Amino acid sequence: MDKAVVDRIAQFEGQEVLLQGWLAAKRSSGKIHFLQVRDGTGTIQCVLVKANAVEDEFAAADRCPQESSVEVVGVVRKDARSPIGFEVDASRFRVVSAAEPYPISPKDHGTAFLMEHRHLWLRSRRQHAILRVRATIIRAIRDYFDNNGFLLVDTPILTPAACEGTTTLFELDYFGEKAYLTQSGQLYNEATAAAFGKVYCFGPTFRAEKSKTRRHLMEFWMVEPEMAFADLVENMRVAEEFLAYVVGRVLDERRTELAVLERDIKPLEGVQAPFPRIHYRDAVAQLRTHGSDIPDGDDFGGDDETILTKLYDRPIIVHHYPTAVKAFYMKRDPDDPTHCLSMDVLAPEGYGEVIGGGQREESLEVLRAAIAAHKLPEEAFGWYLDLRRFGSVPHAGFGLGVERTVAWICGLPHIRETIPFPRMLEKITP
RNA sequence: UCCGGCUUAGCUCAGUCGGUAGAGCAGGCGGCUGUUAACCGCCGGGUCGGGGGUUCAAAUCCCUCAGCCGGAGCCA
Repeated sequence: MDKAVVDRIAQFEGQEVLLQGWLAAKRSSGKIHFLQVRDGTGTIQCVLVKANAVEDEFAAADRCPQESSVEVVGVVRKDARSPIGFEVDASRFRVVSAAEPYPISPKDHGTAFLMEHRHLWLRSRRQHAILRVRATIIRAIRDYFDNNGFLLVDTPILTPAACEGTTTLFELDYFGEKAYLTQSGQLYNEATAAAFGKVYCFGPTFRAEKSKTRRHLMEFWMVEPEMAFADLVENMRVAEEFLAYVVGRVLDERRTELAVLERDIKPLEGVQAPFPRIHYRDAVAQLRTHGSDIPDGDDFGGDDETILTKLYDRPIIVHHYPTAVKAFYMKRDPDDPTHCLSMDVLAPEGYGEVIGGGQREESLEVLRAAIAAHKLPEEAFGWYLDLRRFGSVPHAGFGLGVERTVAWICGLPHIRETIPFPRMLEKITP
């Protein structure tokens, strides 16, 4: 007898199969049990009729608590009444392990309760949909770079110093020396780009910011491409092509999941390159005509991003941010050093910044001055400055936050559901 | 870190003017051969977040601490 899986149930039509999973829910009419069995790939209704069942097994099914692990033997049958088009006419039923009373019922629960039971919450339909979309986004990210001449060259997670010195780091003891969890692969990417031309790194990053918002995690995944012989314009071109590709892949492969999430896909279908490109100064001017009181030379607040993105039907690229609000390695605009060759991609519908990047400073002298101006210790950047001594070239890159991208594409109100076990401000359990 | 709000049964919540605790769901028992958050009947279930205060009397008013939720700043 074959083992069947729910997401490929059609190929088992008419066959007797073994189904292994968990009892997600059940209903009964006395002599007929309707058992909703979730096997990880999906949920299917197994119909156990008393007249056709082993007596003990029918009684066991009646008593079986929610989320018990079970095995069902039965014949796969097409059924128009089923949401997935198929049911199993069960003949055998076995409880592998009976569950204790399950805390997550089919009814309403509050956020705090669900977060405390995140390890169980992951079993629910909505979480399945989100994490499947996440998996597709990650696969699409890898496919885009792998298929466009980028080499995956991963950067370290344990680092000796701040990449940017602008945000708080998680500090740890490295055999008696201070080390930090990485906040970006950026600086190492510049080294690998000088070795391989076009590279990307992809992994978790850590920021010990005391940020408590719907858009922040302490631990999040970031993909960061870096390109030698590339300028700001090329960087923007790659960013928009890349992002449009990722959204397109989700639309191609995850319609069912987006429907579960009740995501309006119209705005996603509009995510086509090119994206509107707006100089920072023009963005500020637009904001002011729409009620923002943003001062000159300031970075955007969350409200500003929302106001700005709602003026467009697709993601927008804001470029040439003020030099003062960006990291030391950003190349200054040769025509206006108060602004730099940076760019952010802001997602529509109020989701805001999902990509940040820019062209890097390639001049040794300018970079050393920038390190000094940011009051960073030059000795910590010795190897990084070497990159400007041995064949420096114009180069550019960006970073995309995976969880923000998942939240946007899924249409979620909060980033906490976009990763299996979110690390939030002062919350690390489960 | 700052500003709001919340905390009552396993869960989601109600609880009037301060007078000693309620519903739905979940759980248990019984019924039902097509249920889709099934339905019907019965039952068990409470340190009202902790501590302190006011009062004859506090879930209710006051103080304080904690936890959580939302927002700001910072950022992807």
